[in-house]
Amino acid sequence: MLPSVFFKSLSDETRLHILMLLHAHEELCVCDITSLLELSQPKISRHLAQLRNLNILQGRKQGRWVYYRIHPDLPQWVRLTIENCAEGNKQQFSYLLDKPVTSNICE
Amino acid sequence: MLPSVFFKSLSDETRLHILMLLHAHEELCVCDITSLLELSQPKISRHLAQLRNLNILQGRKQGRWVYYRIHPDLPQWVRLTIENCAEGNKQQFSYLLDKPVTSNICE
DNA sequence: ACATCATATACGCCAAAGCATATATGAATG
DNA sequence: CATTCATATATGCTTTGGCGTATATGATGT
Repeated sequence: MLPSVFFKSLSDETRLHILMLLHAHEELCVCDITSLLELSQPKISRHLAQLRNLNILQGRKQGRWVYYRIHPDLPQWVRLTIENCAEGNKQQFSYLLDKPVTSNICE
Repeated sequence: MLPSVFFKSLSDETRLHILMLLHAHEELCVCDITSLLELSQPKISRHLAQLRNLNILQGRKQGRWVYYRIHPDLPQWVRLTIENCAEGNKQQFSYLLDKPVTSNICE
């Protein structure tokens, strides 16, 4: 994982928020993320695809749903960066992370 | 310092290399950086200006030279991110960081 | 089989960002 | 004060990247 490429992934607000959500919630399906971030489905889907192609996220298909999580095999410095960003910006992200996962359709 | 903005700074190879150099060398002038990275002077100067405008770097003018260092007042999570990236990618950056600072003109 | 739902992709557009080249600024030096 | 040296900025160009809209895919349920 080239550092500059990884950092570029974090440089977009949508992707960063997706990562912060998955850092807090372990696993979420696309419709969860879409409703938590209040963004359009294609937009979320495109960013998820980018992160998946870089092996930053892992997708698991189950019926109609696809569940995403942070890829378990990420190098440690990458995991630390995500953790560190989440910890250092709790306040900034709280409005996102405190939301309940409303779309219980998926669970 | 908005996380996405900071990460965007690290998403460009030139800027990332500048930061890795300054993480290793404390303080360098523009001509040092230019010769270490073997890139054009305007290119280096533009990226330095970006990093300076975001208060990621601090510049100190001394005679004809301008010395740059990582800004001493960065939030801790930002410093940790830089440190963490440097530590986690030593090998990747060694070809840069092992170079002697040849342009002793500046010292 | 058909309709529906969750997700993914294609397309065309627009804005952001990087680059090379040329030029400006401002300090030191003769 | 004219020149040189270190650095900064302006200009025009090209590439990259994000977006909305429309459409495809593929599973589920009727």
